[in-house]
Amino acid sequence: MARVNAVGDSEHSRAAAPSIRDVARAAGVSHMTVSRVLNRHPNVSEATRERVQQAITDLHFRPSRTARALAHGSSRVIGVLEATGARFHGPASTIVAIEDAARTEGFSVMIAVIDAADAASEAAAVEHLLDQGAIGLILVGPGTTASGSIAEAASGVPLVVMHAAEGADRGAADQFEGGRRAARHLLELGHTAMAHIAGPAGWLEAESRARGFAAELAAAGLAPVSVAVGDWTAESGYRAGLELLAAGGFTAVFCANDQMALGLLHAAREAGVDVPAQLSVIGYDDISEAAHYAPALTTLRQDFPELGRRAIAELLSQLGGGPAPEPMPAPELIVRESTSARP
Amino acid sequence: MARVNAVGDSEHSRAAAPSIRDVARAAGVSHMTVSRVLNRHPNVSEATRERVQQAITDLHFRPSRTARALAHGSSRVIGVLEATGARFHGPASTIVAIEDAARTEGFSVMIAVIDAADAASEAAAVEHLLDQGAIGLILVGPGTTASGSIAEAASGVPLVVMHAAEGADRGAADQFEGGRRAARHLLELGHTAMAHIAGPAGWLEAESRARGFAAELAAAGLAPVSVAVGDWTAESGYRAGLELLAAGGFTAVFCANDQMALGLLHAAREAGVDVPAQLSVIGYDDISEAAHYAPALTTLRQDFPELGRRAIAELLSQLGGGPAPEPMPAPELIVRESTSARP
DNA sequence: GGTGGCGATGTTAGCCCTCACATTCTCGGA
DNA sequence: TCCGAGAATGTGAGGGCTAACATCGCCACC
Repeated sequence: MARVNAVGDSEHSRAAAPSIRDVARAAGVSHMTVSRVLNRHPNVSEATRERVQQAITDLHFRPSRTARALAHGSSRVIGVLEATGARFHGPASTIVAIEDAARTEGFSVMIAVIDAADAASEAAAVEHLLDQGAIGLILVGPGTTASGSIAEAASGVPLVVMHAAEGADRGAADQFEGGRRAARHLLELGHTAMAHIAGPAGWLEAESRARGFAAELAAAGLAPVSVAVGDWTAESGYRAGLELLAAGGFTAVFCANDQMALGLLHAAREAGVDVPAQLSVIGYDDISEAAHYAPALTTLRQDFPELGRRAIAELLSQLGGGPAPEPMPAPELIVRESTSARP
Repeated sequence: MARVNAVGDSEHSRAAAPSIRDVARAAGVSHMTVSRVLNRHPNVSEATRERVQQAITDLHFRPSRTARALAHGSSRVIGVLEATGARFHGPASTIVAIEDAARTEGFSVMIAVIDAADAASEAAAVEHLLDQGAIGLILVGPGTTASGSIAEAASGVPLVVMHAAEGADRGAADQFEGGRRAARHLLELGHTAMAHIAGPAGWLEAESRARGFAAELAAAGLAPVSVAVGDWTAESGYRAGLELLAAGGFTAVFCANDQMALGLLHAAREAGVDVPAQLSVIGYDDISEAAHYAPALTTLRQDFPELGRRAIAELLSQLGGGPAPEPMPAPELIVRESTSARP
């Protein structure tokens, strides 16, 4: 960390920023004409426009978004609620994509971190964002609780909940289908006894994945042998794995994300269980590290950046500014080394 | 992704938000008295204060930050420049900590993503943030280039560059010392021939780590056998590892982050090189997965949340609002299974 | 030559706050 | 009893911008 600019480090000794009126004076027109040039109003003569542009350049004029927002009544700020879990790769890249797409559309992104376990923290974050004049919110994180405190706190403002859909709702990733595909893959490999390490309660995607998995098994007349609950971290996967392995009785495990799968791999190694010879493991997300785990992880790929883009599209559509996004394609199965035919 | 609130979903049919004057009218005072209550001005009688508070509650009044910013001339918005690399765990958790600390201090955080390789993108992001009225910027990402386009674009505004310090500058993580410690550990294990997988050019921390590593070796009369350059991803570590291993001539490798170390582990496995028996590997960051790699990774721990907190402290101090933060403790060596005595 | 119409430009009034400067009220001391 | 200090409250003027309406030319047309 280093200080780079001192305050008032500027070229000129920080004169008050020029306003639209300064520009007007310099260009010899009224401030309104300047405003028109700024907003590309058609009825401005070419000569005038150029003169104003020149003055703008000369004075290093930069219109104040604040004033504009005040006059205009709307801020073009989008609030992103970032669950602490968002520090994981997937959500983090989603946010990157959201910002990118938002800026392209002329919006700004303000973030607020929420502790997904704490309704008060959620409400406070929403309040904070709304205080800033956010015109819409995107929640990256647990979706179940969103129907509760967040949606309530955000009443009156469009709210898009990501990672939380089911049945291909408006361009969302279909987590349910992802769970089914995991099961199908394992089924096709001949497994009949499978365990599941689920994501934490409260996360809609955790629940959808688990239900999709169970549904596909049910269709084959089966059910998960046992289900452990983790908190998305490798550590929790490791612990859940140790427990599961101690009990035994299955030949394959579906983990609700790649990190937990990594933890399970670790637990298996420690328990002397060979993956995939004795145990098949399948993850979810296809984070970029998954291909380098030992063994390389079979998983379901989610396109996080695309998810981010669609979140913005969805929000803009709600705001009345564009078409609703297409449904997302279902997560894609990436087969690597961690799954094999039933021993 | 799901739409949760429709526009105008609110309880009351979205009447224009009440203003300070509406509150004033309801409380039977002047708008200025309301303002004073809002700003905790001492000279307001208890009775009046309560009356106003009541009106505020009744009307669901929420002061407009926009108007306040305009009148006040300053926005309390902090801009965070997020390099695309920030989608990795470390930087992502730093940002989470930044937001948390900022909000506690009454600031808001606006983000803009930069493509670290592209000066134009950097300048655009800075412009964007400045347009929003950001009063200070924090750069999470490559620091070398910051002295260039970013610092230039941000002239006149305090800029804190994170992850970029050396010699314990103002509460920064000392990356140079981290590199030295990695070398020292390997040296103590008896290694004399070591390679390095560095982070990409342009990232100050990549350079600092590499130089710290080389400096410590130099003090022992040694030099790195070979240096490969990655881009922080596991994939790049894997490729660099393959190359390095093909050439050979070393018994230990220092990787500039944990992901690249994971890639190297993968490459070693493929090449039939046993870690740590034949090759010691040390990473950097201690991301939460590192303990679960195969083998568990020896690494240098960085306290990312603390880094985020100090970034805010540093910025506020530059803004004139607080004491400069203490220097960060040096990264801590975490010894796990991936390093052992020289074969 | 008068006039309607339209393009180019200007004027005024806010948006919702805060600041600087009144004004009013209250109370203690000479 | 009256004055002044200081607390409590109010008034007016912006801050930088946009929206709505007003004005001014100018040209075409009869």
